Amino acid sequence: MDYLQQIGFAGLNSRIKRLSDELLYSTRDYYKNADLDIEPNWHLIFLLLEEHESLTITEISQELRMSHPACVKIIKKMKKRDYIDTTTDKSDSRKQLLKLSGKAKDRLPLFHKHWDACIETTKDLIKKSPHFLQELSEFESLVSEENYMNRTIKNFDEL
Amino acid sequence: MDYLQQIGFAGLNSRIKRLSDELLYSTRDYYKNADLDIEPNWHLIFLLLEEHESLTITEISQELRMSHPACVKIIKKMKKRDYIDTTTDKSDSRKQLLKLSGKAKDRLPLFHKHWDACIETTKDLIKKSPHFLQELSEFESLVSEENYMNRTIKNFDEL
DNA sequence: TACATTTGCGTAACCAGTTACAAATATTTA
DNA sequence: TAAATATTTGTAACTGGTTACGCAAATGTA
Repeated sequence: MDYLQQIGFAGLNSRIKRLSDELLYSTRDYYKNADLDIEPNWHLIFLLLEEHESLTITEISQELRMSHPACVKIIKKMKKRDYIDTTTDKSDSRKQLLKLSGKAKDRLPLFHKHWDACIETTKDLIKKSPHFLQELSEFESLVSEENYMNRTIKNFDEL
Repeated sequence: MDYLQQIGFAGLNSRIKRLSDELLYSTRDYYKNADLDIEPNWHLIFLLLEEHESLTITEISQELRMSHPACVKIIKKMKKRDYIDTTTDKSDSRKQLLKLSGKAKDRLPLFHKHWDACIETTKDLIKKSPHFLQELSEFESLVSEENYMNRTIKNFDEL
């Protein structure tokens, strides 16, 4: 029996962390196994750039609700592997316009086949959990309304 | 509208990661705000040592389903702050027996009050999600039966 | 008993996120 | 127009996880 499950509510955050890590590392192993030369999370940026033609770091970090330094790191790697080309915005020289490279466009059809397999896996995993997506959304929405810290401060004061 | 939610199954893993990070950082902020001198995850080890009197690194890492180097890091910090005392096992000198220090025992009642507030928060967050715990367990169980990578390899071959 | 294998734990190097700070450019305002 | 403020991007230092490796001690086996 799993200790984190045993302790009920006290273990929930750590279970979510553990699951998230497991999925991340396993996805990385999958890409390595399939010899894909990409990393987890890159697919989000590929998807955004397939939709948008060009985006800046700031726009991507807003879309993904992620800090901009995190995006900078990911983009830096993707550029190093020649999946992204950058040009400076003519009307605002601070902005770097990010676009898919030729190499990226060449490989995206293959990548999509693998991402489709990932989607199948995800579907399998929640096949018997018809409320999971809905209830996860509820969780996300509550946490973004008022963060965990502030909620807990209030709860502590009321105890 | 949140892009990760828009893209459906393709965004699920990243949503779990994002939520897990949000909870982790917010919990750390909570401890800092409450001036508690502890970090997230330590509570799992405190709970285990309240139940067990003494444990080794290996036992803890097995209980928490976490790599032993991760435990070593956490324990090292807890020792540095004098929450844990160690002695070498008399019958097996490789083993370090970990026990709660006097300081830990003194402060645990206060810590528990704060952890109770955390539990209240968690309860609030899933109050409207009656299937969440059950379906999370199902998810964990499926992933531990066969990992995400192997599932995806199979799915790719079948496509 | 001697050698091979396993176990416990520590370290190193890596990955992926965060906050805090800095520098350059744009924009707003006095 | 000049100065203050805001935005964009980048870097540094931190957290918290992983795998890979090494060493010492314990255990199994020939």
